[in-house]
Amino acid sequence: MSEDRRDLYYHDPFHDDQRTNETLFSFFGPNSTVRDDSSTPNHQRFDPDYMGPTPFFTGSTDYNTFGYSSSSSQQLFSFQDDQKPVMDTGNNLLGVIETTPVTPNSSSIRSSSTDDEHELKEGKKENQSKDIAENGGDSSKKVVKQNKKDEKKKREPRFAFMTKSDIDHLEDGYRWRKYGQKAVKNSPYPRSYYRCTTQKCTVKKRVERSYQDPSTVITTYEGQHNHHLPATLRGSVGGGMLYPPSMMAAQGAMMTMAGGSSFPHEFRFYNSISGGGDGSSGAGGGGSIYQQTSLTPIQQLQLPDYGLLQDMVPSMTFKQEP
DNA sequence: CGTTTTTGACCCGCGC
DNA sequence: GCGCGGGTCAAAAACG
Repeated sequence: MSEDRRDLYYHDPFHDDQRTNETLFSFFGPNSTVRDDSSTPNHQRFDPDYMGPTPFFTGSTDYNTFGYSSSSSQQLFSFQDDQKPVMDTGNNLLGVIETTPVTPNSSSIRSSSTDDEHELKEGKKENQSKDIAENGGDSSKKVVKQNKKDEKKKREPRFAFMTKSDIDHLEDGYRWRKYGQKAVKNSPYPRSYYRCTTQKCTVKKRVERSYQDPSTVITTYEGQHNHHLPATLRGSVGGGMLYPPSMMAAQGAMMTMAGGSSFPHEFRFYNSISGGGDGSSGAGGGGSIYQQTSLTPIQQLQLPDYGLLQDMVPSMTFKQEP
């Protein structure tokens, strides 16, 4: 409805309506850059060298924009500095990846490195509670605040991506439990909050539909899983599923931004096409059917580190900025 | 019956 | 200080 602030940081790269499953990433981190190899047929690739031609998000100041295109699909990538990218409050990298074969269209990868001066809002409660508990409550609100600030700075890494899909909840191999839902300002669509159901895992994710393009779902992950994919996931998690390389790319970037630490995640994204229309948070062992995206599948993988990722997705070349 | 979802209440930071 | 928006909690309901 209100168009007032529609393009603050949300110049959607999708609005040339490609009715496909696109995925737009957004995460923050150092200068993780993904690079293209140019000898790839179907895999998604990122090529910073491709930049110039497609100034997609030129509106925002902090974008390092670079375009990308491949024979059958394109993606958009972006690292953002301390501005809010999509709906995320963090500083993220943003990218779009089509998850179905589409006509070569104009697409680009934009990127901008980030810093996290601007903290995110979430987790405050938990942090605060902890702080209070640790500090004995009222005794030192200032201290608490200070700690909070500190903690804020340590905000969990996040990344978001957008997917053109009718399905809200993308299956990623992990089990999530919904713990909240809120209406989003300026958007008729609510935002859902999920938490990884694995014990001791603090990863969260938010899912919402773009108000600009209802066909686009925005998913934001926060934190890093400290465990492997639940083996109980229907759909044979360990069975060698295939992943959209684009997701791998996101992971790669995440790893990079996470300070080079290894990322034990295995990222698998599927479109859940359960009868209900959502497959719903994958919990409970429901009987959803998953359909992997149409991205060129790659072998099952773990993403322990940067290098391996490259191995896994040879079609992508990752370049790490100094 | 255990787990997940729903949903109103609550908390917190921020801008005015 | 107040209101708003965003994020989380937690009890109840729903689900398998």
